Amino acid sequence: MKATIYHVARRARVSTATVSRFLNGTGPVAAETRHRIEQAIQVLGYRPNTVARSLVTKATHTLALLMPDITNPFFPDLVKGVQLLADERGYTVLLCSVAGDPAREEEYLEMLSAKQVDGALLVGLVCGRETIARFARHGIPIVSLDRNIDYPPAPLVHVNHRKGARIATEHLLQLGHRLVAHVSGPIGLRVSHERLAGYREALSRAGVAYDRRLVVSGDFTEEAGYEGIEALLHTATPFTAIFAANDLAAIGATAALTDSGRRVPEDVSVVGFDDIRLAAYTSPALTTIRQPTYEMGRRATELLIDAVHGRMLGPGQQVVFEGELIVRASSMPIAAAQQAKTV
Amino acid sequence: MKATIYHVARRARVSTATVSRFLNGTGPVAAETRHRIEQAIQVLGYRPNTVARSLVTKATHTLALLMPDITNPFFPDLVKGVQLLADERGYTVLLCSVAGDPAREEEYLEMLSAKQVDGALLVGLVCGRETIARFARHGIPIVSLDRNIDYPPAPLVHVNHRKGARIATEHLLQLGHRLVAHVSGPIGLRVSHERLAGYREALSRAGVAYDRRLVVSGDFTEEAGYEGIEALLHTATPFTAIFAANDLAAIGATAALTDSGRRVPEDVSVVGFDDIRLAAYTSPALTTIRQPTYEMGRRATELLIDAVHGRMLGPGQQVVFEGELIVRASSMPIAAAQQAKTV
DNA sequence: GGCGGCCCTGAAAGCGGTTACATGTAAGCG
DNA sequence: CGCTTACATGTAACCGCTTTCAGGGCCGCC
Repeated sequence: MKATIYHVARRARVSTATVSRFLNGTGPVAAETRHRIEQAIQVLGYRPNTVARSLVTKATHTLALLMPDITNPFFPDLVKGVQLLADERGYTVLLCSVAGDPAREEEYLEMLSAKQVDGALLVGLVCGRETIARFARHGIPIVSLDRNIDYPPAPLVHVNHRKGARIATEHLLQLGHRLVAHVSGPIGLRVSHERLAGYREALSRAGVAYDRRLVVSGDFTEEAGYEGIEALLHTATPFTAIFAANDLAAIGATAALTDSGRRVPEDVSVVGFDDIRLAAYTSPALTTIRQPTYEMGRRATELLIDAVHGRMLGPGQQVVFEGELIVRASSMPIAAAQQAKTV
Repeated sequence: MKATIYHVARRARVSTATVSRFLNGTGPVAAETRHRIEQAIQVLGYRPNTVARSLVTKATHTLALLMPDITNPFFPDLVKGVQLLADERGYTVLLCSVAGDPAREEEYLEMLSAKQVDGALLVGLVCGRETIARFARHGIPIVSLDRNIDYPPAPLVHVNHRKGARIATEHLLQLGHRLVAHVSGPIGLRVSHERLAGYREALSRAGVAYDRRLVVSGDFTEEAGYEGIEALLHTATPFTAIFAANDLAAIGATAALTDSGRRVPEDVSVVGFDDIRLAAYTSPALTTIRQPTYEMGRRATELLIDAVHGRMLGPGQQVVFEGELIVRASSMPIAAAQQAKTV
C-alpha cells in the first residue's frame, strides 16, 4: 500500500493541509511540526503523487517534444538540449516521433491536450495550419522549431537556412567550382526551400546560371543522396561540386561518387549541412554548415518554459541562429585538369 | 474555459456516470442517449482529462525510457522501436537521458515513481542494484536492456555481446590477421566486458596469444577510438586489424589510421559493432556486427507492456538477440607485403 | 396480474492532493 | 487589561473523472 499524504498527516498528528504546506513551502509551519512531518515522510517512504497534484494545480511539469524522426542524426543533439534544460527546470519530456506524417501529428496533438502537457515543442511539423490553430486553442503554449507558425503567433527558433546554404555554396564557388549540383530536401518543406533558395542566391550573386538539371531532390536521407547523385551521374550532366541540403545526403552522395570511381574531393567537392556528430569522422571529413543544434534545443525549451509561466517576448518573437561554415577535407579547389574533363 | 465531463453531461441531459460509460464503453448506453452525448462532445470540443482519469484508474499509459545518452547513434533506432510500439498500444513515452551518471539515474527513478509511470525501460543503467531494488519496491514493472537486474528479477533484453564479438574477431582471424587490436568500451560496464571476453575467446580458440598491449580502452565515442588508436600507433606495437567495441569507436579508429597515413583496409582492417545507420556509408563502408536495435526496442516495450498488464513470462525471462556479421569494405585479407612490415 | 430480469440511468463516494477560510493562541500595544 | 495582529493549524470544498450501488421502466412468463 502506497503512503498518501493522509497517512503522513496522521502519523505526524497534523492535518493534510499542514503537510501540504510543508511540502510546498506555502504557508508557515512550526519547527517542531516540521520535524514530525519529516520523520513521518521518512518512515513511510512517502512521495507525493504528482498526478493528484496536477489535477488541482493544472500543471504537469511535462513538455511534449514532437519531431519527425529521431533516427535522423540531426535530432538527437537537439533532444539532448531540450532534455537537459527541461531537467534543470524541473520539467520532464514526452517524446513523440511523428514520422513526418500529418495524420500522426494531428493525433498526437490531440492526445497532448488530453494529457495536459504544460507546453509543446514542435519541430519541423508538416501538418496544416488549422491543425495547429485548433491545438493552440486548448491554451497550451507552443514553441516552434524550423516551422513558422503564424496563427496564433508562436515563438520560433531556427537557423538562417538560406544564409547558411548561401555560405556553403559560396565556399564552393570561391574554390573555383562553377558546376555545383544540389541535393535538395523534400520539396514542400520550408527548410528545403530555404536551402535551395540560398544555393540559388549564391549562384546568382556569382553570376553563375542556375541549371535545374543540377538539382536532384532528396528527402534528407543517405539513400536519397546516393540515388540522386547516381542518377545525376547517369545523365552525364557535368558537375565538379555538390552542395547537399544536409549531411546525410552529403554522405550518401559521397558514397555514390566513390562507388562510381570518383574521388572526393579530388574529382568532386562535397559540402553538407548540419554538422552532425559523425561529419568530422567520415572520410574525407565533411565540409559542412554547423547548426548549433544542442543550443537551439536549449533555447527553444527555455522559451517554452517562459511561455508556460506567462513570460513571453513580444508576439512574433524569433530566435535565429546563424550557420557556421566548417571547412574539412571534402572540399578543395577545382583542379586545372578537372576543369578540362569536368567529371 | 475547458469543457469537463460535467458540462457534457449537462448538455446531453444525462449524468456524468453515463457519459463516462459511453466514453469507456463500460456499461450499456441507449442509442438515443449515445447520440445526444456525441452531439454534446462535438459541440463542446470535449476531451477527457487524462490526469483526472489516471488519478482514479491508477494508470497513466505512460512508459519511461531511461538511457545513457541519446546522442550515441546506437540509441535513436532503439528509441524509435520503443516509441512505435508504445504508440500502437496506446502508450506514450517519457524520455530520460541519464548521461551514464548514477546520481541522475537515481533521481530520475525517484521522480518516475512520483510521476506514476506505468512501467520503465531501463537501458544500460550503471547505478547500484539497491537503487533499482528500491525503485522496484514501488511496484512499477521494469524491463532491462543490456543490464542484468537480478533482484527483483526483471525481464531482460539484450544481444549476445560475447558471441557477436567473437564472430567479429573470428572474421578478422579468418582473413589471416594475427595481430588484432581491440578498442574496448568503458571498463566496468558489462557490455564492454562481454565484448572483450568474446574477443579473447576468439583469439584463444584460434590459438593466438592475447596481448594486453593491443587492447586500448575507450568509452564508446569516436574521440576515444581516435585517441586510443593514435596512442597505440605511438607505442609502435604492431597490429594489422582492429576490432572496436562499437561503430563509433571504429570510425574514430579509422580516422586515426587515415590521419597517420595508413589506409583502411589495405594496411589495417577495421570491424565495429552495432551497425549504426551510417556504418554503410562511411568510406570505407564499415564491417560490423549488426544489432537488431529497432527490433530490440519493440520487443522490450512489448514485454514491458505485458508486465504492466500482469502478463509475465517466468521469472528470469530473457530475450536474447544474436548479432549478425555484416561484411563491408573495411576488412580484407591480410596482404603478403603487409605481413612483412606489420604496419 | 404479479414477478423476476434485463436495460438503462443517476446519486454519490472516492482517487490524492491543494487551498480558501475559519479558528485558536500568544505576543504587542496604548 | 482589552484589543489588534501575526502565526500556526485545522476543516472542508474542490480538481475531473470512474465506479459501486441502487433504482425505475418494461418485457416475458407463469
